[in-house]
Amino acid sequence: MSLRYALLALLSVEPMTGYDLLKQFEASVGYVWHAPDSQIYPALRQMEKDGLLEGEEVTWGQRGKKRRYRITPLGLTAFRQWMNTPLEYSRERDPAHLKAAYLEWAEPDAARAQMTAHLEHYAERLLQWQLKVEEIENGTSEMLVKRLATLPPSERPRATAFKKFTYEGLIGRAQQEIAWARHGLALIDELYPEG
Amino acid sequence: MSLRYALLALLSVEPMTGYDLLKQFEASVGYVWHAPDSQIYPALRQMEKDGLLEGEEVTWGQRGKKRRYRITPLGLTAFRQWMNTPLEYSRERDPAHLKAAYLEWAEPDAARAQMTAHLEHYAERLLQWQLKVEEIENGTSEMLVKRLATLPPSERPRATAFKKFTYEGLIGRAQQEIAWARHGLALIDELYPEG
DNA sequence: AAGAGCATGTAACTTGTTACATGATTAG
DNA sequence: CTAATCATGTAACAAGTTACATGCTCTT
Repeated sequence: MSLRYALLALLSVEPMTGYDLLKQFEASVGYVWHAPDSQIYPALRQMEKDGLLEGEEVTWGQRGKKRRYRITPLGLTAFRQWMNTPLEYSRERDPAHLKAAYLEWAEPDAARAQMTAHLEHYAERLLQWQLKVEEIENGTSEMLVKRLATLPPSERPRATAFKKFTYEGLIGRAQQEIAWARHGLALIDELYPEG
Repeated sequence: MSLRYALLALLSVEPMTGYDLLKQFEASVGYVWHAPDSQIYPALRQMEKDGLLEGEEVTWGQRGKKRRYRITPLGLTAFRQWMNTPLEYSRERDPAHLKAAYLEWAEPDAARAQMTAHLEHYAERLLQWQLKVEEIENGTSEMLVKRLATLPPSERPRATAFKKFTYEGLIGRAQQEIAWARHGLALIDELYPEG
């Protein structure tokens, strides 16, 4: 159910259409919580039914139209309530580590490829997340600038600090995963001296 | 679909019943990949239908019976093939970091509670995973001992090394998450000097 | 006029969660 | 005999994925 809260978070800044939200997911929130269009559009309609959002038809060009959603007071309350409730942590479900545990079943080259894929995956994420931190520091993050504008000056440092804190955590994770994959590659070389 | 492969991995060591597998999930694999009974039993039947497993009715006491599953050559092939194919990484979907990004919406105490929950969650995992590494080092891990017995002596160090490597990766992750949560707590104290 | 981008969905399917349900065996 | 454990499921639901499907607008 986090999708709903990700949407509420974005809509707490300003009203948006499904497409706007989709773009936000691709460009920013998606680095923390990914969602495809086929999930976003139905979620918005359901949230409107539940009274968390208010949709408004907007004409667009000659014949086109789009639906712009605005967060309702009920939606704001729901979001605040979620924010004030500690998360329930679900159990581990990690395919990369599951595979790692049985890596002796793989061909040495396949084992290397697996570790390389892990490394590259997190190296990409690392770059993206580092970019996000830079944007936050430089004030070039569009969503953050808009969000700050909705806040009294005294509260702005907090919003900025928590965003940065979030991405720093992800950066730390990426670095840890990269180090682990490197360790894995070294281990494979050690265990298969020839191949 | 990782569940199937987790089950194949366990059944590659020895035939087991659904209940045995459930216990294994609770006691060991579950620290990497969790699955409840309601998912395991249907998966086993489906895998038998697909020819990956062979079920055998075993009498148990006077009237009781149970079904013991054995991996088939097809199942072994499928498992090896999965092991030789690099994983596809799915996008991020991390509720803890999603919440962290909007932590200014929470009451200071709720924000602290959130970070504390994160810290405690990973502290628990850390202990479990450290225990697993100790078991591996001491040779007191039942499943690993059985697995090693199925391997020629020359291949045993690999199986051991990869198991240890896996848990070490998880330990590193837990330590990273704990450090992040501590950083978060310090940040909250800094941002809310009174509360 | 064409192509990139804006806009919104449906359908079928897979995976995972939660709750409900039942009954036998074995150790104390 | 009673409780813990062994044993196996079903049903309803929630969440997420993939593929399909359509049509308008705006810039060049």
